[in-house]
Amino acid sequence: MKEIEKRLNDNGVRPTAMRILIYKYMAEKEIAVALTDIENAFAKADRTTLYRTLKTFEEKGIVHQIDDGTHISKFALCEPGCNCELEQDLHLHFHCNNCDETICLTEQKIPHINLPDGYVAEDANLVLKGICEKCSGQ
Amino acid sequence: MKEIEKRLNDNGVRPTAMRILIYKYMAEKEIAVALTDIENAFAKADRTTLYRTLKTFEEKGIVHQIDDGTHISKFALCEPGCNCELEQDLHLHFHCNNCDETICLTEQKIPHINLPDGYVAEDANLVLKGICEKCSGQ
DNA sequence: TCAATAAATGCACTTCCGTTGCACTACTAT
DNA sequence: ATAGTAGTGCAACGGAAGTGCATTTATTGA
Ligand SMILES: [Mn+2]
Ligand SMILES: [Mn+2]
Ligand SMILES: [Zn+2]
Ligand SMILES: [Zn+2]
Repeated sequence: MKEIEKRLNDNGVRPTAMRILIYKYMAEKEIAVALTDIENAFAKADRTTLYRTLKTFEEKGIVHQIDDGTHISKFALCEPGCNCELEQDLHLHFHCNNCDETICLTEQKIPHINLPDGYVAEDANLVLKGICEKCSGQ
Repeated sequence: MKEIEKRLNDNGVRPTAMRILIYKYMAEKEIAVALTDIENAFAKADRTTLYRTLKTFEEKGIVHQIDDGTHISKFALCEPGCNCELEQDLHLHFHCNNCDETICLTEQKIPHINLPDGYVAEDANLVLKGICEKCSGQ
């Protein structure tokens, strides 16, 4: 797991045991996770620590936060080298109405939108809702 | 205010005094409103009534709910004759990072997105964040 | 090495929003 | 007028986000 330590170090985050575990947990999941998910996975860790770990990860560009319309913040690891703030790296997210999972579609970029005069866009969030691959396949 | 009564009746909502007032309040505002906003505007009405009024309005196609990424549900009146569920009527929303207001850009439709195989889209939510017309102008 | 310092973690508590159950009131229809 | 239905008010609950402070762990440098 030296890779994880390196990734954290490279982003200016000290690789504590807890942080490595959380990173590993998120890397193994292919879907976006909520704080509660992590809480359930690490029952003996305190919620505040997990909460602040996610905050730190987000500030340092290790994860990005996702608003999937459930009013529960989800988080997912950033692609290595991605700049989530830049328009070019803004990808869309898909929320399944059946299994309630949210997934990054990193290949699908958010198209550029022309706004009326006076509006200045700094960020964008595009979420499609429907039936995911897994649920439609069965 | 016979127009409001008619609009409510046409959508199968009985036009009570409270409902007419809420509709009027939302019509006068050009921005999306949260339940708390309405609560503050009608101090003597109960929160539950306002909550259920919004629910009813939403079910009957009078308002649509907006997830602007603040984790607070916003609501705005639907255009007369609009079908918010249909892809063609899905418009984008703009959230101002400065004044914290959210506005419907009903002219700006959400572009069609091609999804990977297996994904079936039923709904979409596109929110742009930045500086609104009002805030960039001054 | 050891003390001083800084960073990370844990615990307790708060606030805010959304939601529900139940009782009461106002309206509608027979 | 009466019964039935729809609307409203009151109280309480639960989940999630966030904060202050004490404690533990890691880092630094004398
Ligand atoms: Mn993503
Ligand atoms: Mn709208
Ligand atoms: Zn699914
Ligand atoms: Zn603004």
